[in-house]
Amino acid sequence: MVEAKMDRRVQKTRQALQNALIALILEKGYDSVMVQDILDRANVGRSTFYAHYQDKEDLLMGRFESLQKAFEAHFQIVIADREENNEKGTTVNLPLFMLRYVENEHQLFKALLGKQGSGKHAGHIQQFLLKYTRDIVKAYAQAPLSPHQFEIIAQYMTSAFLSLLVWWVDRDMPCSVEELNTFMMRLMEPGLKDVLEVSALWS
Amino acid sequence: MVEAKMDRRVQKTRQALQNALIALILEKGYDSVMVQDILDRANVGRSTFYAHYQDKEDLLMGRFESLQKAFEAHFQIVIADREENNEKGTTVNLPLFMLRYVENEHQLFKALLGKQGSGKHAGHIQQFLLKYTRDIVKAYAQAPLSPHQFEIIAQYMTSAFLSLLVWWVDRDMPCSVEELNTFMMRLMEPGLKDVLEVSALWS
DNA sequence: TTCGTTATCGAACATGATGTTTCGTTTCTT
DNA sequence: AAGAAACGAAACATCATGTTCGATAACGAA
Repeated sequence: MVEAKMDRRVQKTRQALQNALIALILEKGYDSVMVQDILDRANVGRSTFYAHYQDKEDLLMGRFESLQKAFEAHFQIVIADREENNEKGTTVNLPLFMLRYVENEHQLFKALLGKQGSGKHAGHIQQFLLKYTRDIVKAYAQAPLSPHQFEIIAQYMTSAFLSLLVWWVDRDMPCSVEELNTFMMRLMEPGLKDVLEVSALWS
Repeated sequence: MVEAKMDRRVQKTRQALQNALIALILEKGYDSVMVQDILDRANVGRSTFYAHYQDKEDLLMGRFESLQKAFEAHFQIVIADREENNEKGTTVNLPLFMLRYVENEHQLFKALLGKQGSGKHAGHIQQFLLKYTRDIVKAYAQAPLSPHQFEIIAQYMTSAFLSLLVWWVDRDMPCSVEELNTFMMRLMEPGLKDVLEVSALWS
């Protein structure tokens, strides 16, 4: 831990600021949230804010970056699992895992990705996911794919999944994780199996 | 025509402003384009700009709104065609039509939807498309669908299509319209046919 | 071509949000 | 209890936005 010793105050301040920002985003939308709003809501002074963060974006992203680690770790498990049990399918259902994960932090993800979000952050997250989706396609594909086809598949998987996830979170999860996952798989699996020439995807 | 009599100057000014904005978006990204940049590029005075448009967004959207008409007209044709030749498939391939359309105006769409775009506009366009996708699902579906399933399908179709379109435009169309359309259909058609219980979608 | 009309320019101005600085005060740590 | 670190509040500089206004130039109709 780099930040082992930390004044109780800074953690309290950071927490208050992050919570205030997320709440305000959900209320009035990212673009409408002024720094002053965050300060008032969190009862934090102006100079204190800028002592901790560069700007609004820095504040929001700091919250998100800690979550990236968890995703990365799980991605690695899936990839390794696939490479060992080649073509036999995997024991880990990645989309389902991600849906559950998002459900736990739905407020944050709604603020980041939902209608009230900034669009810039949504794009950032999509790029983040895309990077790992490419690895998955690479690990799974049995068919020879042209560079274009490869990229199209990765783009398609990422954004189709992400858009349904956003729809789901933005409406405060109107159906169960399993229901969403099952239907999503019904939509996407046949085409992917055909194109990748695999028999199982996330059994 | 409402705008029959128009001073030559206004049309020239508007054209210059729109072109300047699109060029600048592609160069430095929507958020980085200041009003002053547009003014300098288009050789237009500050007061003149605000005499024509409320702000940057107004300028960009004005350019887009004229295109909406064309889409709407074509959507109606597809829907009507489907309702007449029920289940026999249609003579009009809507995705292909849209891809061709975008190809013609690729600069505008790249500025609106691409990496350099604003995200806000991309969301706006997605909502616009979603509205019509719902009608298509409604017209095509043979299977009984729960409200959630219906919405999921519409969301999925819209964003999967749109994201591939954005990928394609943002990279200056690295493959032909037909190639993209064919591969996209290979990915999406099987799942959609299954869920909607139809035998043909856009044959 | 002329004349009234209308668009444009440019400069000045008001506004509002951002980010910085300073200093006195509070609250941690030891 | 004492030194160190964080905090709040207010003042300040900066920058982009959007408005106002009078002078100039281009337009359309007669």
